[in-house]
Order: sequence, then C-alpha cells, then structure tokens
Amino acid sequence: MARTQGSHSDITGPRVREAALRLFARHGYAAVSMRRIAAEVGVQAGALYNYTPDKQTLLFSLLQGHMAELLDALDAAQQSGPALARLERFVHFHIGFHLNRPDAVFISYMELRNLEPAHFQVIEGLRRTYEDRLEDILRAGRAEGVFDMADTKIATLGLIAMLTGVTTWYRPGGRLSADEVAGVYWDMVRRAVAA
Amino acid sequence: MARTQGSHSDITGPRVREAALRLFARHGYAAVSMRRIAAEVGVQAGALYNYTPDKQTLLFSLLQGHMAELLDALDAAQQSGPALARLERFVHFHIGFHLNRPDAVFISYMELRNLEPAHFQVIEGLRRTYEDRLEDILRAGRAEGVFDMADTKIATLGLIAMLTGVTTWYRPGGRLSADEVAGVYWDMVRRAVAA
DNA sequence: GTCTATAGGAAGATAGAC
DNA sequence: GTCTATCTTCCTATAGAC
Repeated sequence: MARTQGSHSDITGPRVREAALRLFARHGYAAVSMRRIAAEVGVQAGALYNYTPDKQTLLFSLLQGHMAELLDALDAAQQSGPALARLERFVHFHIGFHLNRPDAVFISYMELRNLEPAHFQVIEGLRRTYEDRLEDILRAGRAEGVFDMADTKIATLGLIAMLTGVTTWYRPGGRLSADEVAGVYWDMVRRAVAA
Repeated sequence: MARTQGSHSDITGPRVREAALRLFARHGYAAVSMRRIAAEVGVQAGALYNYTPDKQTLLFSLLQGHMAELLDALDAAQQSGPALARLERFVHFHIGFHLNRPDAVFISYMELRNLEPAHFQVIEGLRRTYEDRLEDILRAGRAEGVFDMADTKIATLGLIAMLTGVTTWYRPGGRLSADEVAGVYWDMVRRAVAA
C-alpha cells in the first residue's frame, strides 16, 4: 500500500474522493480519520491536504457533487408530456440513479448533521430543489385530473422516502433487477396518487 | 452544571440515557464524546461508567430498548380483525409512535453501522420482526382479496420507508396534527395496496 | 506531490480519594 | 456515586525536506 517517496499520480485526487465516499458511507464521517482515508489511497495523511483544505470541506464537496449530478441527470431526462408519463419516468430515474450510487445517497442523507451550518444550507437547498421537481409533476397531474392526493406536499415527501428506501435493501444479483424493482415501485406509486 | 463532590442521584442513570439519546441523534454516535454526555448530565466523565461499561454498550442498550418498546407497543395495539382495519391501525400506530420518539427512531436507523457485529445482529433481528408484522397484514389482506400488490415483500419495505420518512419533516405545531398526517399517509397507503 | 515528524489537543477508559 | 487525575491512544492539521 505505502507509496515510495517522490512518486506521483494525477489521479490521487479522484482516489481520495472515492475512498472518502466509501469510508464515510460505511462507517460515518466522524468515525473515519484522515489517516484511514490516506491508508486506503496508499499515501500518508499529510498528502491528503493537497486535495482538500480540511476534512469538513471534503465531506461538503462530496455531497455537493452528488446533488449537482442528481439534478443534472434529472434535467437531462425528458420532463415534458403528460404527468402520468413524467411520474413514471421520475420513478425509474430516481431508483436507477440511487441504486447506482448507494454510497453517495447514503451519506447525503446521513451526514447532513455533520455539515457546518453554511454548508448544510447549500445541500438542503439542492435537496429541496429536487423535491420540487417531483412536486411539480404531482401538481401538473392534479391539474390534468389524472392524480388526486389528500396533500400534495406530503405525497411528494412520502413518495421520495419510499423510493429512496430501496437503497437500504437492494443488492445487485438479488431476486429482481433494478428495472424490475422500479416497476414494482411504480405500480405502488401510480395507485397511491391515481385519481 | 458541575455537581459538588459526593452528591448523589437515583435518577442519574436515566438522565445519562436521555442525554446520550439526544446527543447521538443530534450529532451522531462517533461525534459525541463521553465527556460531552457527562457535561449534559452534570457529572464528570468518569461517573458515566457507573451506568455503562463502555460507550458502545450504551448505544446498543438505547437501540435495544427502543426496538423492544416498539414491538411491545405494537403487540399491545389490537391486531385482529379484517386486514384493511389492521393496516389502518398499523399506519396510525407507526406514525404516532415514531413522531413521539424522533431521537430514538433517528439513531435506530442511523447508528446501525456503529454497532459491533454481534450487537448489530440483535437489532437487525428486532427490526425484521417488526417488518414481519406488517408483511403478515399485507399477506392476510391478499388472502382476503382486499389487497393486491405486485410484490408483498417490497410493498412492506416501501410502506415502512414511506411512513418512517414522516420523522424527517414533521414538527409539532405545524400545519397538520400528527393524527391528520397519519390520515394523509393512510390515504396513500390504502390506495397503494388496494385490490 | 509526497514524505517524515510533530505540534497541540481530545478521545475512551481506569485508579484511587472521599 | 462522584470526584480529580491520569494513562494511552488517536485525532486534525502543519512544517519543512526531498
């Protein structure tokens, strides 16, 4: 593991981020030391500070990167058309995206409390922006008359919680493929909000 | 805060547990020191070891106590009758119980990864037992012909995730009472699994 | 860019006085 | 039952050599 002195690598930065993401997800931000991240990468602890000013900024950067990627990917998925079709696409998108990034999803929900207040505000804002995308779909469907919910805001939060929960139990190679799982969830989502 | 030497209290034990529960929920197990718990209680750090052999056992004990209470309370709620009525009771029970113990719920989901393997197995078993209670209701309803789900196991996990998510946004004194919130969720749950 | 070495502090847990 | 004091280990972050 230990690197010889003077060796270099253009990809140490990404490797630091990958190691930190995995370790934070597995053991928690506070429980993971900079030494341990460094050991995973194969450098000494001091070398990490070439890539982040401090541990807190590393966490923030990981969360911010994940949320930005999430929003970009959602926007890249087509979001026009009838609300029912938009909702189905959202369900498949959300499950597919989250199942492909279990570690990032995990720390985005678990490590919010370890962010400094200013950093927390930024991530919280991005999270709300994402929720608003789903809420827009539900409102559109209500206006179309195809959806009917007792409370649109609660429906938004409830559906996201249900869908995100898939990351707590899904394991690749299990009984169902990710797409089949999304289909099962879509069946429940559709009926939960159908008019 | 600081207690004078030689003072006593029969209730220090419960206060240690309450302080640990609140601090673990707020900042995370790994981020909270024994000194900080002690300061919250008003004793010195060494005094905590009259109530727990170590920090890890304190966490385990909190989680175990919470899960035992959850299962006892569920069993105390009547669970006979038609599946539809049982499911409605489950929804109201789950939301009511969880909204009354936000800190315990939080650490029961967040701090599992900080448990030693043997402790983790115990808590995980209790959690599955609780999930099985809901799965039984869904299976009964399917047998009765009142429920219809694409996948009963996934429905179980999906519904619990949706319901538990209420703790992430609900604040007492908000727009809706806990009971009104449960009603909104029940509306979605009912339709998600109705035949 | 990475190393070694270290400053400076905080952590979990224990010992013995009262 | 709680205190003070302390052991030992680990932590984040920095300095300066290569």
